[in-house]
Amino acid sequence: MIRKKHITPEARKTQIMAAADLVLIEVGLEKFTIDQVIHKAGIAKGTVYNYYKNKDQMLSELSHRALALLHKEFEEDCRKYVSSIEKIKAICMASYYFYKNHPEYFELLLYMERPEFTINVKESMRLSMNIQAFVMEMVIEGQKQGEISNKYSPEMIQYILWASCMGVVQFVESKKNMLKNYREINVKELVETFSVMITEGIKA
Amino acid sequence: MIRKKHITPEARKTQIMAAADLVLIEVGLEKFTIDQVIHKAGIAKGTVYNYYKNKDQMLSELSHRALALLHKEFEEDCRKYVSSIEKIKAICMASYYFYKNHPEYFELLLYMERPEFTINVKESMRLSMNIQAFVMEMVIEGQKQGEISNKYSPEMIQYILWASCMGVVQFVESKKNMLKNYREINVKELVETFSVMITEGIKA
Amino acid sequence: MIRKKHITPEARKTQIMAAADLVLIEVGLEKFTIDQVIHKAGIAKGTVYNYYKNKDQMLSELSHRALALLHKEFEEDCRKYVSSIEKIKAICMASYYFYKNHPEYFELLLYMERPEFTINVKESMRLSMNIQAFVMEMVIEGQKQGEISNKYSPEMIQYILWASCMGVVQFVESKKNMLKNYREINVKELVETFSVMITEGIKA
Amino acid sequence: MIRKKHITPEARKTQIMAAADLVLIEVGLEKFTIDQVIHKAGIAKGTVYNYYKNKDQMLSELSHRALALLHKEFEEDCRKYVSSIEKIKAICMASYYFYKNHPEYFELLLYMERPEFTINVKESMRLSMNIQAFVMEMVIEGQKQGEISNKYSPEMIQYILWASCMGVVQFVESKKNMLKNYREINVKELVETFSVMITEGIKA
DNA sequence: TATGAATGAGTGTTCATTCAT
DNA sequence: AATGAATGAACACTCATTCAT
Repeated sequence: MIRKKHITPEARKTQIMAAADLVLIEVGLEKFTIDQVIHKAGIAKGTVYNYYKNKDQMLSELSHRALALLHKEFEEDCRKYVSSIEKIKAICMASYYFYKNHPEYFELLLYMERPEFTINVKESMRLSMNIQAFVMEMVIEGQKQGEISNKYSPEMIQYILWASCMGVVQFVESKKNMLKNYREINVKELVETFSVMITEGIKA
Repeated sequence: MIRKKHITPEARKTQIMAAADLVLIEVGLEKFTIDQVIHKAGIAKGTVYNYYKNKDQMLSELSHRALALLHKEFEEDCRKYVSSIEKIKAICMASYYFYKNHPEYFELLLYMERPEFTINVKESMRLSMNIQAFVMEMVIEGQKQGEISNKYSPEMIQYILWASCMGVVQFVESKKNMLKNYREINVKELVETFSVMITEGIKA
Repeated sequence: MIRKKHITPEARKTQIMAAADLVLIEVGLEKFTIDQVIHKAGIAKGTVYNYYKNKDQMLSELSHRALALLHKEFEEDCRKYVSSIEKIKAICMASYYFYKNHPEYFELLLYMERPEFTINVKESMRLSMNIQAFVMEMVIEGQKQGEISNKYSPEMIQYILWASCMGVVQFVESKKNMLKNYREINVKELVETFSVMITEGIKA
Repeated sequence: MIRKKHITPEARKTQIMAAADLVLIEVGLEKFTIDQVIHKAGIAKGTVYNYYKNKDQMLSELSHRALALLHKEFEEDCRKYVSSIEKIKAICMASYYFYKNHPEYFELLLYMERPEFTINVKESMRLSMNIQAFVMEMVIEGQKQGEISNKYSPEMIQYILWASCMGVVQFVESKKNMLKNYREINVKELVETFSVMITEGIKA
């Protein structure tokens, strides 16, 4: 038995998270196992349970990475535009690319919503709120500048935007295989058209 | 060994489907097991395999029920309106109620899209196409009558409508628990607002 | 339910045997199932159990066909030669071809030797004895004509001949795959050489 | 849950092998199950799978024991003789005793030849080759000393010897029950006679 | 703290056999 | 006699979790 050097708990958690991340990306949530994580991290099974109560606890913390990444990509893509309407379209497209590049993170976020998922979601909520706050500010700015209609509350708008973007992207992506077979629809074009429609709907 | 009465194969399949339905509702797709189905139906394990080749085959047939039901509800709700725009709003709301009442069906439809899911999806595709054809006719009618903009193809519109409705509803619903905790948003109102926005976006 | 015409028990058994034979040939003993037999015969499951106590009973009767066929092939091949020694070589080769053409019959005969195989083997024994009697007569004839040594009893010779032919053929055949990989040995040539050796060993 | 003491992996594997051995002896290959092995070893199911990838892997390793044991017995019995012919007869008898004492090992070796058996057979081949090399050296020695005919290649001879010994022994043994009932033949005597015949056939 | 062997409930699937019709 | 739906004991294999070392 080769006993690993003691490292700080923080470093150990980071190490485990990194391994878990790789496993999730490589095999997806369905086939995500602790065994694969410890193999990837090069640590023992028991060690994982010194840092995470159970598998779900681990997945919960993993989801924070997903939310943080989404937020980051939203911000980066919005920075390229001045007009609020254009920024909102950018968010729609960013959602599309995010799901396309990290489908497993979507799975993870959905999994965590299940009622039997008992892990507390405080941190997840905080991160979600950050994203929502980011979009909401954008909407408020748009309303101030007269680009976006005042007839809906900014909160309502931001929520619909986020939800519909995420939703349509996920739904479209999941139907991609089926689509291929009987209708030639370009998925990217579809999401773009969606972003035009939804922004038309909220224009002042 | 207490031997069950012979009932017609149709009745037995219905019985099994009903049990599977209940199990899906109660525990979700992730924890859906044959054992739970037979326990619920009060039949032997082998009996299930006399009617379904395997678990996936069973889930596949269950999904047909879901699609058929969705179609039926779309039609019933649209019949109440004359204007195409109103009919489209009705579809958004119908999607919302459907997901609210049968959240497990959404999971199921998603699960069946997975590449690992090898069961023949012909019937699923047929049913999906029926729904799409139904919505597309509505859009074409709306364009003829000048209610809906001609700048998008009817096919694109119907697809976006379907996808965004399904998508937003699913996403909203899945976030409901989280929403409850930090923002008082009425989900129904949210979907209604979404339906207004999206129809504003396609108006002529 | 389409009720089959009643036919004579003999005809029904013949029908079942023919189907069982086909199944054994097509899928081998390992995957031989009652389901496949009734599918092939176009009859109901219960019907089989009206004629055979259980699966083993059915296989037992099936083995009689195998023994009869082997006997027939021995006789046909020996008829081509006059010399006893040549006839014995012919039997060795016939054993080889029989196993090559009907490996599943060998499996069956072996399976029936297992201690847990409880079916009575009277008929099998009768058929085996017929084959042995056939070979023994050949040996006696050879001894009379001075071709075969008198120092072994005809019974012993015939038994060794039968056993070693069957045995070597089976063993050689089973090792064929492994042989292919590391030594280029022609199986037919090997059996021929064996037949030469063993007949050399019993020559007068 | 009573947790077993940690023992060395080697000891655990030995323990499992011993249990598997017993099970194979008691019930034969056909009815050999993991459940019986764990019951015999008094360990949990999962433990087996910590040491063997699957059932076939386990059987494969078990077969290595069989081949090693056979080799050992060949060597021990040959050491008692000087003449090559006598050594070859010793091998025939050793094969007989081996099968008599370990009939299940024969089944096992045959099972592993099946095309369905996908486990890597490198080690089995290595062990088989060791045995063949051992016999071949004996034949070459006999040819050098003029005891064994030069008209057959040593390779052919060794292969026929091995195959016919194994084959006849297996066939004879499997027919033993049947023999008992209708002909009083002493099996050991039969194998001895076979060994005389086959060596007569290869004498110079 | 780190280890990793041990655990065992569970999962989908098979198929010989039974027996109500 | 014929049917075929129903049965359930087996079976191989998985993997999150535990705990002695």
